[in-house]
Order: sequence, then C-alpha cells, then structure tokens
Amino acid sequence: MTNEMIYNPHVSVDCVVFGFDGSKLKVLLIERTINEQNELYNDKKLPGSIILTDEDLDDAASRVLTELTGLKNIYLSQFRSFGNPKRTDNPRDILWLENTTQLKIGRIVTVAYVALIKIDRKIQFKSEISQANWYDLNEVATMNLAFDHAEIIKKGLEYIRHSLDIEPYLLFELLPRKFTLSQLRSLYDTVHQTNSDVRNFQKKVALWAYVVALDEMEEGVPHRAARLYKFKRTPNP
Amino acid sequence: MTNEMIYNPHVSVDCVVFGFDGSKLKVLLIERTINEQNELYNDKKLPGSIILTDEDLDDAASRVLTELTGLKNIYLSQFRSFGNPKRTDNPRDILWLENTTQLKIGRIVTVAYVALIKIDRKIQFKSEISQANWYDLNEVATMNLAFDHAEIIKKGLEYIRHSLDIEPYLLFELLPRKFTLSQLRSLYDTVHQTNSDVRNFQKKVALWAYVVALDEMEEGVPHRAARLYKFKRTPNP
DNA sequence: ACAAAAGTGTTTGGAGTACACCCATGA
DNA sequence: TCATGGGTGTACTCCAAACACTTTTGT
Repeated sequence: MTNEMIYNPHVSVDCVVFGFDGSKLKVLLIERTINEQNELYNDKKLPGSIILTDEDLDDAASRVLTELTGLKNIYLSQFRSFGNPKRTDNPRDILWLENTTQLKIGRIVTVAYVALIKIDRKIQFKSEISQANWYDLNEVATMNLAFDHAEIIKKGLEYIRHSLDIEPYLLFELLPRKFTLSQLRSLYDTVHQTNSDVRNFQKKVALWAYVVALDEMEEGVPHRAARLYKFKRTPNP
Repeated sequence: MTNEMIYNPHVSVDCVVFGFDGSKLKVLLIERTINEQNELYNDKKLPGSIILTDEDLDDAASRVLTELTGLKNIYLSQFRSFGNPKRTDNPRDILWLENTTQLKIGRIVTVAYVALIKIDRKIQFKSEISQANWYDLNEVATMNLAFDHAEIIKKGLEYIRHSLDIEPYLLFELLPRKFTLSQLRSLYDTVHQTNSDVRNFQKKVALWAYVVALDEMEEGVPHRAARLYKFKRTPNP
C-alpha cells in the first residue's frame, strides 16, 4: 500500500490559530527544516497538511492541528480556499513536501481554517512531528513563511475581525475563564483596532447578557484590584 | 495528451448565481441528462466543473460559468468549500461525471462561488454545452439536485444575506438600472426576510448616498407612477 | 367613482460618544 | 505619599421604529 492510497495530494488544510496573551495577538506557527543539498534551512509555516482520501475537510483540519501541535478540541472555522497554481511553485516548498509525504506533488489547493484560543491554558505543544510556537503578528509580517502562508494569515485576520463584529461572544475564546474588564477591553481594542473609552466600554459590556460579574477580585496586582468576570453561554447569544 | 493533463479531477468550482425578478429571488441551474442503461434521466445542477491543472480558482469559476451559461463578466465571490467525501458517492453523479469528463473520478472537493445579477438585462443563456434557467428558491427546496448542490445553495444564500447586511450597495447588482423604491424595498425585504415600513424605508434610503433620484417616472402602470432612481457608485461606499 | 399603489412627518426610546474625577492597593 | 490602574454619571446626538392619511393615475 502506497501513501497515495491514504493521502490525497491535491488538497490540503491549513490552520490559522490566533491566541491572545493579554496584550498582543499571536499566531501559532511550526518550525520547518529543509535539507537542501545537505544545507539545513529553517523557517516557519502554518500547521497544515494534505488530507486523507476519505476524510472530510473539517475532520482533516482538526486532525492535522492535533498531530502537529498537540492541541485538541479546538473549534476551527473554514474561512477560505487558496488555489493559485503558483502557490506551490517554490522549489524549496516542493522539496519539503515530497520529502515529508513521500509523494509526487503537483499543484495543491488548500482549505484554510481559523481558531481562537486562550494562551492562558497551560498549552503543551506536544508533538513528535513538529515544534509549535506563538509569534507576534507584527513579527510575522516580516518573517519568511512557507508557501502563501503570509497571505493566508492576513485573510484569516480579516475574517476574525469580521466575525467578532457579528458575534462578539467569540472574544471569550481568547480570554482566561475569569477575566477583568481591562483585559476584555484591551482584547476588544486589539482586534477592532480601536481605543475605547473606559466608561462607555463598561456600559456596553453591561448590556451583554453573556458577561457576568463574579464576587471575586484580582489578586497580587500592584494597584487597586479589579473585579473578575466570567463568560456565560446564553440560549441565544 | 490525455484529459488528465488538462483537467485536475480532484477539485471543482460551483457557481451559485442569484437573480431577482422584481418579486422573488431565483437561482440559476443547468439541465443535466444522464444516460443510465439507456434510460434518460433528467435533473438540475449548479453551473460548475472541475478545474484546469494550471488555473486559479477564481478564473476557473468565471470560465465555467461562461462556458455553461454564456454569462460574461460576472462578479463572483468565493464563499466556501465543500469536501465531504460522501458528496461524490451517488453512482448517478459519478456516472455523469465520468461520461462528461472521460476521466476516472474519485473524490472531489468543490470551491463554491456566489454572484448576484439583474434578471432584467436581456440574458441570453447561450451555451452549446448546456441549458440554463432561473428557478424559484422555494421550488428549488423541493427539487432533486445533483451532488450536494442543495446544501451549497443554502449556504450561498446565508452568505449573501450576510454580505448584504455589511455592504448594502450589493443589492443594486440585482436591480435594473432604473428602479422604483418599491422594487428596492421588495428586494431588501426578500433578502432580509423583513417587512419594512414604507416611510422608514424611504428615510433610510435617503441617507444612502449611492441611491440618486431621477427626473423620470415609471410609465404604463395602472396606478400612480413612481419616481425612478438609479445607483451611483461612490468613492467609498 | 373606485381600485391600486405612491408619497409624506412626527414622536419616542435605545445606543453610541464625549468628557473628568475619586478610589483602592502595593511599593 | 505616590504611582498605578479601577471604577463611576451626565448630556448630547443619531438612528430605528411605530404610526395614518392624502395623492395620482388608469380603468
């Protein structure tokens, strides 16, 4: 049985996983090492891979993310496909693909997914296959990424900005279970590229049924402790 | 040279083209005839086809739409990909595909596009390959369509509802060049599933810089003639 | 004259925005 | 006591929604 019977080398999935560390938005990238005429070349890429022949796209995205980063049960949303025939033109990318898959690779159409996750949960990037790390979005803009992954990240970011406008409760995927209104506001302003007024923001949030105040305060901060809040899923958010 | 060198039989594009006839939203479908053991079987499908090996997805969508319906210069937006392995499981669909493409067909991932067009422009569905017609959306819900095309249409409709919320000027893709406010309101209410108040609607439209009143009236209607309006593209709509 | 659709204003409530000061805490 | 961020209220503007009658035209 050859790899060709298991893998479909014409379609791939890529996952753009965004995280928030309290002040900045980050993307999850994995290390890639290419053996080019015995010179090792290192760069970064999105977690992604070709799909299995009998696998749905959503399933492929979850599987690949788990295999490459160890992350499980992440809510991934398909946002766009990329099929420029030139996207697999770089010889370095082809070399790497053929080495990793042991398949003859031609043109690949990729289906891209986004996810939002809390950086706070003790993430163990456990994978035997690859090494995953968070990178600052600004930093990523200046990095050399594999394939058209820079473009995919850009479109993914547009997509989540957009989704968060429509479904603001998605923000809570990015926050710790208990959070302060400053954290929420800082995140809100980061993704919306705004600078909200503190009072107006508190009023706005007071109208969101899915944000509930707790009887708990922050601890160990070098200033007045802030009230903690939690996110509560509501019947129709 | 085999077809396999020209066509990529693993990825297709499908176009969901919506039109508005003044009162109802319609979808463009093409006829399909399948020769099943010398019994001819007829049904409908979306205009769509597998892509060429060296073709970008957007280009494939335009090309396929033109080839199958004669429509040119239609603005198509990619909205989602469909890759359930079972979507190409129906033997009738496979038979049809292999007959039309002369290729061995396995699993196909399709990238779906939507477009909005005016039914008023004298559309000549000129194609040597297929016959295209408008179908009422309600009607479509009860029809048997090829592959997962019913699902694709449903998602396409959700997508345009959504887009029209954000970019209301897209509505004008669906209207004749000169239109009355009743027509605009009827269309608006159709896509939003609302029932707007006439006066409030006129006020709302008065604020849209891209709708301008003409010095012309409707003619030949059996009641008071309505003023005509046109759509004017603005620098930043 | 009547049927059919066009056109027109006012009021009310909710949401967003602008704006400045005192409070609690740890160092 | 000071530095740091937390927390609070009011006034204004804009937009959305509710609501009913008169006008024009063809038959």
